[in-house]
Amino acid sequence: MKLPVCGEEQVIMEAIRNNTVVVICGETGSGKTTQVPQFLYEAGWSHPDSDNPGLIAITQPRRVAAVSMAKRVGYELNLPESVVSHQIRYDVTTSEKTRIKFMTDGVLLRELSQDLLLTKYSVIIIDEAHERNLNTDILIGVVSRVLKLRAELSREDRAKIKPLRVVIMSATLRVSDFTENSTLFTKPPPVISVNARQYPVSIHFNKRTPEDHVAEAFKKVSKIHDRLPEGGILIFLTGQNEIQHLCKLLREKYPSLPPKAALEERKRIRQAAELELKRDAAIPGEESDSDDSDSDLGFDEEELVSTKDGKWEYIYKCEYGKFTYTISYAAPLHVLPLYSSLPTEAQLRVFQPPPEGTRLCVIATNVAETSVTIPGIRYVVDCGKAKERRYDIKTGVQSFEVDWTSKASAGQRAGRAGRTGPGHCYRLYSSAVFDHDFEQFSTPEISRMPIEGVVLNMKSMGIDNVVNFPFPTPPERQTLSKAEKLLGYLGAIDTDVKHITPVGQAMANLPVTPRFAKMLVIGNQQDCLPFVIAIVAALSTEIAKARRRLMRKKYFESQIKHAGLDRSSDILKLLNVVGAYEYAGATAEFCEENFLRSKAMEEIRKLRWQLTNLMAALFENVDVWVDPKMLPPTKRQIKFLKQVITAGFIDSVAIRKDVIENGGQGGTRFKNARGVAYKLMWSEEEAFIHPGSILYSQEPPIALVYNELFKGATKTCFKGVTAIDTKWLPEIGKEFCSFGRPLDHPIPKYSEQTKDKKTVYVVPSFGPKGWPLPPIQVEMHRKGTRWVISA
DNA sequence: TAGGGTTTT
Repeated sequence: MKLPVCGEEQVIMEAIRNNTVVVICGETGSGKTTQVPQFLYEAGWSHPDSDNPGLIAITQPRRVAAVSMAKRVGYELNLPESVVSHQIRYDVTTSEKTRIKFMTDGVLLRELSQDLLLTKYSVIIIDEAHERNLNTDILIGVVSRVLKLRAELSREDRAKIKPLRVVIMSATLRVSDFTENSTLFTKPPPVISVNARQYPVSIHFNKRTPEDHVAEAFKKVSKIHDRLPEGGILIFLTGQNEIQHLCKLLREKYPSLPPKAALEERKRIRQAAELELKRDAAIPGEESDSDDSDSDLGFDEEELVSTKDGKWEYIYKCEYGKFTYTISYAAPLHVLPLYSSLPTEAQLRVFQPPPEGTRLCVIATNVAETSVTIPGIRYVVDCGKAKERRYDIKTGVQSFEVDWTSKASAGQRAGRAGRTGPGHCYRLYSSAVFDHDFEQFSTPEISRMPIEGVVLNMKSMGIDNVVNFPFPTPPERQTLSKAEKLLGYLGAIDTDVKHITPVGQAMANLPVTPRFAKMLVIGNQQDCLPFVIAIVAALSTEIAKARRRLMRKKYFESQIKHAGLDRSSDILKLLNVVGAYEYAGATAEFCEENFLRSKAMEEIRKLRWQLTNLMAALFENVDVWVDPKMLPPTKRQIKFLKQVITAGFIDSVAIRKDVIENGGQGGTRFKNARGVAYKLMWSEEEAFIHPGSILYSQEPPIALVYNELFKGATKTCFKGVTAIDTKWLPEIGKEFCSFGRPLDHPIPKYSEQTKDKKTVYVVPSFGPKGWPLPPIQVEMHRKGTRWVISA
């Protein structure tokens, strides 16, 4: 079957020739991702002798897609991967011969900071723009500017610089944010719609919206399985727990394998029927072309027509004809969970055909909506909800909340039933809920997430006035100013003119969030950089594994083991985990025993290499290498590491409530952190050390920094806690500190020779709430008629 | 002793 997009080749190519920007809309299955690059290639784009000799770039939001699409296109064009290449964070196949390059959008963004004109490329195709990921959005904004620049330069000297073309591809028609945004594209680009190779999917709404969508899904799946013909079932739920629960229910009701006796009976029935048909077919006396293989006998096609009361009716076609038979057994269901934190092997099982005589039933989160396409799905059961990470910009408090998805999302989910044939989608909510409570589209990522990384990146590209940047959807002003403030605290930008500093420029070269980049930049002291790199690599990766209830005790033991030398930081615990993993030979067994995701540990490993090489390349005085047998840090190094961590999280300090209420000194004695409240810098709420923290079972520290702040069902908890010494704050967190008048006691000391210097004690106060800290000693000097604290 | 969707440089 010809791909729908092929019918539009002329229209598409003409549009690209005549416009600098073209938008192509086509749902999954239209073939746009694989075909449009080929159209361009075959029309001579990227050919060294053509007028557009630059590479054809196609960006993808996900690594797997970049790799697999490159393979696919290479295969279709019959070209090696040195010509149709891919580049993702840790894997490049480009060469001098490369003509088509698939890459993640993050890679292209990185390249932009090296070469703002993208001189290597003649066309940039941005795929999956409808997902509205942060990187994709930024890329569209930057590229719209590059277009103008390239056009201007090319007008000056066409021989030297060719104009750039941009193709934005979207699976939905929500493109007005791109097309009707005059700051983005002055002239609205043409939109070409391509039909999808999609079979019809009938949508069935529930009459009523149930309270418990898992129970409802169980009922619906049972009905489908008991009564409807063959075809895989895909169920969308919101999270791991729900998925595991429904898996259990369904596996209990429909054991995974058909009884052996039933399988044998089916075989017997089919063989007997085939023999009979063969005999009938042979009667006319025609030479039956006696083909050599008996294996061709039947197994041609079999369709499950209906199942009722445990009786399965099949239509079976073989080369001699077709016949119908029924057989009765408890219908088996091949139930598989699917979510991203599942190990790769478990994820791959959904691509295997289910065991003979069973029906595939995949219970999935949102991964199955975009990242993973499961073959053979005919029925979709959609609970209509999704778990979403929320982020409170003002307070920095994160939470996970289950809410209705969008209409666009529900459409994507339904579409999963129509990939191999006509399908059905059962929505476990009423059409009234769909009409009234569902947003048209999901919120773009840029409106939901902190953007300090994006802002720093822009500043490093020379885009100083971020407010004027042509975002497809601009971030909230507050989000932007929060990002700029944080960059200021980290010393990455000048706090007055908001211009990038040399430190900021160095940070922008590091592919981690600005906090972590700051830690790397200041971490090159006392031979600590390898530790800081390992810490940053671990913090950048989701490391822990979901654990079952039964395993709690063992999990806790493994945590304590990993705390190693120092029990006052969850982050130093991570360092120990990384060290122990490498020491044990980086094996999957080690991960299994220690409740770690081996995928994540491998990622950390690669990231350590990348960061180590980058640090060595970026800084002249840095001499680091990856040492698998990294020795544990010394006591002095541990103290330094904690100070580095403090610097990275300087806006995330919390101090015990009882200590603040007691004027910064003393406070109550506690056995452990249970119920011990902390005050936060940016919120009136109180927060607590999470029971999963290594610090929970100890006397809670007076002050701490945290990696994340999470709002749970009952309390707001810190995640990734490091106990700190309040004495460090005036030094590391200067911008948050102010000092009171010098104390009379202890008595100030004046310098001997000149009387314009003195050493005094002052009470520092920290943060936006002016928390009192214990007195510290500072040096003051005379400036005119006033005494000021020396830097 | 609370609990966690999905990406990426």
